[in-house]
Amino acid sequence: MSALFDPLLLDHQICRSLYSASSALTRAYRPLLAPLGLTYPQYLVMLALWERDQVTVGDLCTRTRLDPGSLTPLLKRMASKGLLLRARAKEDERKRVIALTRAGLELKARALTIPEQIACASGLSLEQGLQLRELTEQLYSHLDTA
Amino acid sequence: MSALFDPLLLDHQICRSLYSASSALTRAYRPLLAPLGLTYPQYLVMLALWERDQVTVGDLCTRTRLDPGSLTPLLKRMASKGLLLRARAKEDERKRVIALTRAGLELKARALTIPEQIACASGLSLEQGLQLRELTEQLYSHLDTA
DNA sequence: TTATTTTAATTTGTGTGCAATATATTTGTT
DNA sequence: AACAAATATATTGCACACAAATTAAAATAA
Repeated sequence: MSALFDPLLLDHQICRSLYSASSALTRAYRPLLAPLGLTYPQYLVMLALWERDQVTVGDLCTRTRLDPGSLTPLLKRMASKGLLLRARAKEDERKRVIALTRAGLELKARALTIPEQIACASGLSLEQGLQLRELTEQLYSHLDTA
Repeated sequence: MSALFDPLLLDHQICRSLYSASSALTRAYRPLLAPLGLTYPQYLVMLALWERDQVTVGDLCTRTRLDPGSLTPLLKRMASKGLLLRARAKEDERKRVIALTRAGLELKARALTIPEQIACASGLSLEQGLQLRELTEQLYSHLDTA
């Protein structure tokens, strides 16, 4: 079989490109998030909570696209750092209500410059960034609904 | 600040799109790889070895883009499954030479149809796939060299 | 009301990811 | 040759990813 069309050739795999790019981007966030005491998935949770808090674990799963099994211990760690509170919902004791503390809220100010720093470090033009977002959104939604 | 330009808005984050798309793609591989007894990173290693084996751990790191700290235990698991051997290099005792076993070699035949199945499940056109690969390659190489 | 099913979150176990540290071997220096 | 730097892996510790099993509460059915 010609190497040009070998379906198993590593250099042809979108998966490796996507996987390594995603890992590299997470790695790029690390030094920016470390001063805030956040990991990258924790940053996603904070982004969600800065938009809207007093929400359930399930809502955070949906909006961050993180796994419930990962989210529970992650939220516990963030609560122990004093960033948020995990209370039971009064109207439905199965649910938890996640609420930011003052410290969690105030952390937002220190995160404001991160997106621009990442955009710069990415080396992508604005147009390329939008294109990449559209393609990955399409891929995600197609795989997620199937 | 207008929500349209809020840099911290989740829906504007390329990182979340990339992260969730990459996770979803890995998840899509899982049911295809499970019958072969492989995880996704292990599959990347097998792709590399099917192309060229009798190589060092460092070579596998480079080609799969996986971390050396992840690769060592991963290779041990694959060796214990009988897919490969981890011998010391005679000319340089620091290095290990990773070689496929017959079973590892023969597994390739059962993996041949995976790329097409993934391509189909992705919902991306050929052109979109190429575009996505180019963008993620650019992102990876830019972040990796910096 | 009691029993069944569904839902929300948690727990468990295995496999990573990765920074930091350690170990052993080789190469380069004095 | 003895010693210092560099190299190739391996180890450690913590954080995640995720399928599967579990728990507890709420909704629904009998």
